[in-house]
Amino acid sequence: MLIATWNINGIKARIDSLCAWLEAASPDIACLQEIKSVDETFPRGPIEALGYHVETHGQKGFNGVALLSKVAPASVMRGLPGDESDEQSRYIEGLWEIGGRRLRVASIYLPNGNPLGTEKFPYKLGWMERLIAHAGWRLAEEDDLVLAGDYNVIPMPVDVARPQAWLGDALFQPESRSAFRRLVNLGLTDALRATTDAEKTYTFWDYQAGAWQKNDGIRIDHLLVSPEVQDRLVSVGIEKHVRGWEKPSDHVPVMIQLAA
DNA sequence: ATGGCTAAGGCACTTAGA
Repeated sequence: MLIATWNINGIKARIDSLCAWLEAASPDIACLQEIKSVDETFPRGPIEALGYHVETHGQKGFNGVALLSKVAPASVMRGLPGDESDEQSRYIEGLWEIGGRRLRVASIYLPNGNPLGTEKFPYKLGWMERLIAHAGWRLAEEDDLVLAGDYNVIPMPVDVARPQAWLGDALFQPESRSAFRRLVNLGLTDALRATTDAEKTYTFWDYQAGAWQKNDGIRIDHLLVSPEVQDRLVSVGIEKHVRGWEKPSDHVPVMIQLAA
């Protein structure tokens, strides 16, 4: 079983690339972020034509998440619990019943939090607290659990090409990294770091200043898995070649393979 | 101090991203 996450930075600008990648990589479940589309105008047709079920949680202009899957989910939850006043579309979670197992997969678009000194940074940290609380409840259920998405957190200095350039950025603040660590420490595993300690392993390269050409990247797209899933973890791949395609997203897909 | 590019909304530019 293959489960992937990809911040596609606009579904309408990326629909052809998405379909090409789906055909090539053939994930069983794909989590998308930054679809930048409302549900009504999400281009589901070409995706469904490839045999995928589509669940979206969009909003106008920015944000927005989606779940694509070869098997339809038994149920879907939209929005992260804990704040009824939060209107940003950043969380969608599906439950699949496959081969007698219950598998829950979330597509997460964690707030960026920049610039520091505005309300955006406390919004990010508050959102992370809500995610930690929700993940705790989900872990207690002891189903297979995958929390995948654009976390907008650089976990460690090894996860950034030029750490000094990010010291004043919300993605690399001690508070952001601490909250991410507390989430992992609930009992989750960062799938990539469970399989490699390789350096210069990134998932995002800025459009500007030749960041891609210089491999001046950061690792902010993560798949956090429960113990039940970690036991079946076979491999993790960063689909780096996709960044070299025409009109790329600034993020690339990350995909895990699970046994059986 | 300084975001060099890109997407979306909507038709000139602004907002947002990271």
